[in-house]
Amino acid sequence: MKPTFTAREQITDASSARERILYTAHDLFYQNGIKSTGIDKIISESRVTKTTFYRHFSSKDLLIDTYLEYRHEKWIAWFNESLSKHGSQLSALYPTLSDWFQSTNYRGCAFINGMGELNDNTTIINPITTQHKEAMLNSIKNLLNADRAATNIAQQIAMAVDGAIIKAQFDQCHQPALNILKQIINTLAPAET
Amino acid sequence: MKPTFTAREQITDASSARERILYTAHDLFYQNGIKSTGIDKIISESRVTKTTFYRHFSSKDLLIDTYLEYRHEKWIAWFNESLSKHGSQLSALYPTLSDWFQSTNYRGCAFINGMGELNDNTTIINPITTQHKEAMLNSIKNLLNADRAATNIAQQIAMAVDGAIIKAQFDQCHQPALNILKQIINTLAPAET
DNA sequence: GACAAGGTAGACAGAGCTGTCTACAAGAGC
DNA sequence: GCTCTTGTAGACAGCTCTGTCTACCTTGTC
Repeated sequence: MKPTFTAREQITDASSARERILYTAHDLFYQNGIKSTGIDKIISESRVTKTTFYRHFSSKDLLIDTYLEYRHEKWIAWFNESLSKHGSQLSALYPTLSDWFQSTNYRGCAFINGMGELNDNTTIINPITTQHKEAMLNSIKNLLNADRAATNIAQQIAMAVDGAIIKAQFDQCHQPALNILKQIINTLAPAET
Repeated sequence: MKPTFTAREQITDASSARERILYTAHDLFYQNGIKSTGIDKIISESRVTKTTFYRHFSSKDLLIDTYLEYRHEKWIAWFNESLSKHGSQLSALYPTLSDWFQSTNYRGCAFINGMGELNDNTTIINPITTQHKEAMLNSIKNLLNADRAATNIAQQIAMAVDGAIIKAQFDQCHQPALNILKQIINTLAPAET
């Protein structure tokens, strides 16, 4: 299952203006950065007028927040679904992350990237990043046998996964990051793999 | 040793205009993001005129590149010095990272953040990030006993360190990231700690 | 049939951005 | 003594950005 992380693929003739705006913003924000993406570009690429845009999103900050919430839900849903499809064992992490790292225009974690460029209090970037990483940790925890150490091991694995997300991003190549991650997890949780 | 990651502390009356510009840009770029920091703010805060600024840096992109190179050299020099002061063993990582994570206005890795917001070919962000992470890996490798597995283990530890850098950033707290990192490293390299 | 919701079309304001320009001054090195 | 470097001071051009405004249209619902 190749993940479709380009939201614009979902746009059809029946899509509302609000959907076209949000999906277009998602792709542009993720791909080029939030600060680098102007409202005018989103407006023209989503084929709405300025009036329509501001009717749905009263400010760019509101659009950013909506984008982050949408991205969070979409990503976690895909992550859980993919882990489940691959057997809901720890080993399901590798094909899942491999698919993501190889997806078109992969550019790392939207929330890590967002935290890097936004350092003001105008958006929800910090709370939603915490929420996102907690959800990811929880998904990983569910792959482990529930014993007293599971939370601890899951935290370690989640931290290593974040390292791998970053490495796949600057390597622009999925294989080294995945290989090193496998070695880490094989050592941290040898019984589970 | 508290690291002084605010470059402006170095500015004295004897500092040249170029130094004042670079150190001011360093602090503002790291703290508020590169895109969010305008030339005018750097100019006014470094107490030079626009003419002087453009005499030294013919464009903002050139200043960004200079900032990234300066940051890379400064950070790696500090990292190696701190590891050495703490005994050049793997355990030297913890006090070193602890100092960094607790430093004033800690906001993660300047290169990870930069990659998140810059996705164009106008700067050296991608090559210098690779270079930076290779240098960090090399410093970590030097802490290990040189046997055939050292490179491999060092890669795993470096990936976990990147995860910890990110976690300390969004937790806005150094302790959980450090504790989990310790657990990972204790498992990956039990003989060395 | 009235009305609300959602849409088109585009001018405009006001701010911020990068980068250029002219004119002048002080000190160091050849 | 002349020239080069480094600096001050600030106006200005030209662009992009977010957000507002007026005027008009279509469609579904009560």
